[in-house]
Amino acid sequence: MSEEGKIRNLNFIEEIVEADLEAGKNDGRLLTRFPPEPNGYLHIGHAKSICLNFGLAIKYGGGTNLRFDDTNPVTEDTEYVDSIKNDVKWLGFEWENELYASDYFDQLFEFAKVLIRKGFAYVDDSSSEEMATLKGVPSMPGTDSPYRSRSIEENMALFEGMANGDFEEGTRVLRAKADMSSSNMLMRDPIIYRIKFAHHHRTGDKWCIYPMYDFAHGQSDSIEGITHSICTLEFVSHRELYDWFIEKLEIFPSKQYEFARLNLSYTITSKRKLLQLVNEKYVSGWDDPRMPTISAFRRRGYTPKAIRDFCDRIGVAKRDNLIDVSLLDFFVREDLNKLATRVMAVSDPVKVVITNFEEGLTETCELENNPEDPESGVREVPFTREIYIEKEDFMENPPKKYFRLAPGQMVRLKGAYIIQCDEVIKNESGELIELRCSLVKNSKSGQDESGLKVKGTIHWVSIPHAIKAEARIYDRLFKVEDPGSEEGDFKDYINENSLEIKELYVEPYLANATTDAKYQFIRNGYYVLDPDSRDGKLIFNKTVGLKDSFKIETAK
RNA sequence: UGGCCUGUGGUGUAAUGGUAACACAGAAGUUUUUGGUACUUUUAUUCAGGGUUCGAGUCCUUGCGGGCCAACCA
Repeated sequence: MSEEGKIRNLNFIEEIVEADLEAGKNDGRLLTRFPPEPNGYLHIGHAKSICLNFGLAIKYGGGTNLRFDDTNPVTEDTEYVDSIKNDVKWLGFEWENELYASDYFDQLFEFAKVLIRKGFAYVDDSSSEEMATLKGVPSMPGTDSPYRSRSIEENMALFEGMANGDFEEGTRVLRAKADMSSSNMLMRDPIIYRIKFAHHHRTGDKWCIYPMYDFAHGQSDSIEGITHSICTLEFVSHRELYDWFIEKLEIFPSKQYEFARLNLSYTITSKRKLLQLVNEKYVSGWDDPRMPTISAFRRRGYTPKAIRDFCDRIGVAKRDNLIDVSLLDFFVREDLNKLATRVMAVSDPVKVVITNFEEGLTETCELENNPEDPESGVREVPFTREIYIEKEDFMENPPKKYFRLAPGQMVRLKGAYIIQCDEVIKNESGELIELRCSLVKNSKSGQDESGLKVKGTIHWVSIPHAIKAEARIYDRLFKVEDPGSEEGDFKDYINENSLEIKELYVEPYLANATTDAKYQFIRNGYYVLDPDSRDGKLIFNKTVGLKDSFKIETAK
């Protein structure tokens, strides 16, 4: 947008940032962070957060750290770290620093001891059940743990013991001594360290105690000097604790702000549930093109720009939302329309014989690679006596506004001739097996002197030149709009017809298809070569269909 | 029903006391060698009541609806 006329269209976080910058807070510094836990692949919901955090830094001249929130070794893995880095880069963002909460384990351990020394933390020997009971319910104050009044010396000794591996898992925890009567359950002496004899993907077996989220996240933010720590709405009630630790520790005051997470219709964005789909083989993996993960979108042919534009458009606010997937489709089509090479592929073929075209002859037609891109040039497509067209491009008894082929009716073969259907050949059981057509002699594209105007243009491939390929066509993974909030198991709502495999006849140009090229199969949709393709076997993923405003008056 | 967050077309987001707008989706049309693209037109909106004000989507108040919080997950 060139006109700075009305600048006021900011989301609420941008307003906060601008106000802070204007007030000279943090010496005019802006530092955000994207803090994934490496326990799964990034999905479209993360994309929103990535675009927000990195986008803010780009817009206001700050930076963004990529920080892995790896405080729970039992669920985390380097496989996820690698995929996350790859996905963030692919989306087009560069981080300031690659960091890990586990980098701060020593510092966090010291912070915990500071709290103990100040009388703000204690070791509790209660079981988790006992602690839950004492915490009580939000409507009534909780009860102090019997261990709450241990001496600083005893707490220190016990905590060191925990770190030394003197105690069994689950026998003791370190808790903050906050406010057992708070209406915010998180303030009722939250656990800050627990014992876990687990191997950590980065620190190995150095530790057998690990900090909880609330005692790692805010402190990491503070250590890094994060100015705006942006997270989703579920963390609103954590903010009080976030501020409490920073205050008690007297460290750099990062501030937390919360926005509403993205919900997409007909999809699920819960790492736990996505992991289930992977583990229980409902999909082929995290990058199965039906998944809402970044890696799946990439494999399916979505572009980073489409995803970024989508995230820009959906905005940032605080109310719960359920975004229509068709909005994502729109941005995918919008970008692909500019990029995709137009090619011809027939998926449900019917043979057409051009009776007045010489047998054995191959003629060359020139077709535009992309009418939206003048630079894209043309390519040669072979034309012969026998071609395939799409079965649905012929109707024996067409309704009024059917512009395709029908007995006695003419169509343009894209980039080639106008043909007329002379004869319909069927087998004994009455099935259509062949159409015999004649071409209009001087009607070839580019040198058309026929003077004829036909309403319809259809795609085709020369049978002797056609390459057989596989098309993988995807439908939404779930049958209901909001599978996450439906009764019962979300897996009951899985669409069992979300993958359809079709045979395809494609023009010879596609023999050299590559996985990063985008194609439009004319009049059908956008496709991309799948990495499963092998020499001699082309596999195409359907990214998204073309908009189709044609509807047969099925009433007939 | 303890606390916190939140209610604007079908969906999402804007309007920062002064004409409720933008995008998608829907409908209709023009152009077109993709029934694509582009372009044009069009349908449809402030949760409810009360109050403040010349004027309220916006401020106050009372309801009502939705969401979150009682993991040794993040």
